[in-house]
Amino acid sequence: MMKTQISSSHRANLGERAILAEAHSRKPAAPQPPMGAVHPFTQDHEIFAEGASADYFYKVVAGVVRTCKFLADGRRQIDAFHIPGDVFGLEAAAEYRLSAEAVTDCTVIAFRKGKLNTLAVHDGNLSQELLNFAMHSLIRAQEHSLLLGRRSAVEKVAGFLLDWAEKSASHSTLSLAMTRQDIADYLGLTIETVSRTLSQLERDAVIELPSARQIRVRNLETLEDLAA
Amino acid sequence: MMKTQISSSHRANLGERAILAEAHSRKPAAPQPPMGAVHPFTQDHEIFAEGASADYFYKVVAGVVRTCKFLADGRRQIDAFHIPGDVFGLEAAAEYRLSAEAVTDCTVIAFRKGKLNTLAVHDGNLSQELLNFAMHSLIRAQEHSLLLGRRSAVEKVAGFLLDWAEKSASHSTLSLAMTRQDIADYLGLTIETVSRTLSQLERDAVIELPSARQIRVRNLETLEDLAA
DNA sequence: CGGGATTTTGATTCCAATCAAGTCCGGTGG
DNA sequence: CCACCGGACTTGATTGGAATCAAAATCCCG
Repeated sequence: MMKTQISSSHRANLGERAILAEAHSRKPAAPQPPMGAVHPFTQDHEIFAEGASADYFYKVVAGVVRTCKFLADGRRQIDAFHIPGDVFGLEAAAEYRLSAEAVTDCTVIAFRKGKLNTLAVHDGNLSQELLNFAMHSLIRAQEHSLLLGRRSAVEKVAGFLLDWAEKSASHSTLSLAMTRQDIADYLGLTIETVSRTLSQLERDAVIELPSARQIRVRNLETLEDLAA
Repeated sequence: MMKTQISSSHRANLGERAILAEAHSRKPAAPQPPMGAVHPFTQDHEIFAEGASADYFYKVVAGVVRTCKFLADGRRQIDAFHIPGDVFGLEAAAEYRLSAEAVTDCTVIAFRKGKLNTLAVHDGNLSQELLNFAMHSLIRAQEHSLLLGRRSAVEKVAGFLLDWAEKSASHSTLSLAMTRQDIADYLGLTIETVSRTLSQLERDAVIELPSARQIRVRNLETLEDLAA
């Protein structure tokens, strides 16, 4: 079902380091000790597995990561797509409750969790930062629930496109990092329904599909109406 | 669609007070300043509305609360049911993104959010506690997504029953606080489908329905299998 | 009891899943 | 360069499960 391409994980521990906030805010190098190491992952490579010991959490530097769960019967449920700046794998428990995989070739920073709990008590800012990440993950998860709860396929797909458009550099032309199967597993639909829905949206002149992974939004207003 | 029964809100501000953790942990009265006031709400009464200024967050003392969103076309999506001990309404933004309503008559403690941010920086334990609440909400939201993503009605209903059984005093006999409509809006199904599915489960001797709101789990293992 | 809301049950329709071919595209080797 | 291969995607035909429409039964509360 999922090509797993275990190509030599390239775990080039570059010795390169960064503090938690460094990757995307413009702060000058802070006085905190270095806490993270940069790791590259190739497409479809597993970053961590559900049930593994959750020793690290991660921040995306480049590329796209998916967190997901595999059901007994082989179905896969994608919880979220993470883009640069996003934090994932921050768990309350000792073990990951989801797997994480590279949707594209990507680079992430790994942060050791071990001393976080005790550390955070003494460092208000760090604690604050963690709370922020947790809150944003929460908002994301709630919005995902909302999307899944929507009953029709068009509403789900339109909602997904709008979400993704917001995250894209150009809001009108978006290039999808993920396959139709990824989208289907994220929306709780089948690959055929996703494809059909996109085709229908194109026929209705709401979007344009120059190639499978390139989508141009042609009528944003209609798309928003369809997302209900 | 929703009987709103605005019966005299009884906002008896008792002057009674408690710190954040007090309601359910057995700590001795802590030295922190009093931060919350107890508020009772009657069934179906609104606790806060989506879009309102998020000045407080809440902890359930007694009863059940639902947080939900109303869609343009009148559909309602329930995000979560909150039982005693649960925290809700803790938002990153200045405004609530969901409404909160009393499923049953209930009592909640309101905590002023205003100074939390600054306060938390100086109080590691408080900060830690908030992080924990956020993480638990996150887990809950992710599991809800999983439930919604599961495709069949039986899987959703079985999953819901198992969740609720865990929260109930007796794991085998659960009394539902919410209506079929609430369950349907939580699972992204219609009220008829929820009812039919429960009836079918009873016919299959998986559960027993002494009354509409009373459910006895007769075959836990089968129920778990059905939840896939 | 009585009456309204809630829940269940029944008949039918419709949307998305499934089953089944195709098409398109990027990469590889002849 | 082109033929071919395999994976990703699209499209078509059919089925199946949940929504919808409609009505009966039950519960609860005064």
